[in-house]
Amino acid sequence: MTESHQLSDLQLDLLRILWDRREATALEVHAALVEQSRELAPTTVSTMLTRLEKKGLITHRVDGRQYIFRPLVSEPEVRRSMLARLTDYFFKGDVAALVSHLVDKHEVTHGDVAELEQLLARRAGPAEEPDDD
Amino acid sequence: MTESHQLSDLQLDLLRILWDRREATALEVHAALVEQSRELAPTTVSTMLTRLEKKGLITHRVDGRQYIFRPLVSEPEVRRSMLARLTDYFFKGDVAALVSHLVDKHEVTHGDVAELEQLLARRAGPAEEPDDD
DNA sequence: CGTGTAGTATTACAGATGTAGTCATGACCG
DNA sequence: CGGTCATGACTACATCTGTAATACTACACG
Repeated sequence: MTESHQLSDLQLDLLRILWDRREATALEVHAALVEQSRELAPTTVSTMLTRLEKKGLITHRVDGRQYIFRPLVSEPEVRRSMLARLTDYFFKGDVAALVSHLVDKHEVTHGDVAELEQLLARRAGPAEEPDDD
Repeated sequence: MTESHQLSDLQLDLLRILWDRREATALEVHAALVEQSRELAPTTVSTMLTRLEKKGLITHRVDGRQYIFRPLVSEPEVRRSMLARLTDYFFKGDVAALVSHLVDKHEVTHGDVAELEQLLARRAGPAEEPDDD
């Protein structure tokens, strides 16, 4: 596994909706998009869902007239592989460098820093054994 | 600024080569790609460079017969915007959550953790003021 | 001065993506 | 029982990407 998962924004939006509700019909997905002020024709959503399915990222079951779509990839899985791409690419897999970048360049608040310190403290000893999602 | 910068692998590869050497001819870029065992026809590289230029990511000056390409975007800039996309997307901008994810799920070594702690210690006080690249 | 060659520009094409209209079909209402 | 509506399937089309062949142009050398 751990495929490449190079996904576009729209594809991620669709997936996210499915992740949020675990499953949904095309129309429900469309409605959710509209709520996010992402105005698309319902048919467009159907098309995208079909394509996502062809790519093996989601699947569906039939319920009467409707197709109920369900993700086949988990959010952590996608998140991870997308992040891995970037870390590999920009930081040669060096997570510390990545975080360093974030801390230096992004809006890392005091709260973030505190949180991170706690996090690291908890994690100080172990690590090394990446337990897969 | 801070455009979207949703770049493909090949595009990033090309950019990286230009970042590394600050400027290069199409053939030099091609040679560099070949070294990375990324076998592409020289014309393909030219095409991609032209397209990158059309998108405003690089430019070129003429030197005799040759075009010498030069990036118009910096690596940190691209890195940042690509990372921002992911953090926004998967962590709603919550950097701590991102790092948490990394620590939990990736191969974060003891060395990394130590490094991060130092980093955070140095950064403990200030932050809040993201100094742009 | 003409021609070969180097190197860029143009053109091509398949696949993915974003977008959406139209078609087909089954369901439900009257 | 027939028509309208809901819903997915099919088709369409522009743009981008990856890939590359071919065309064009201009300098260099003979």
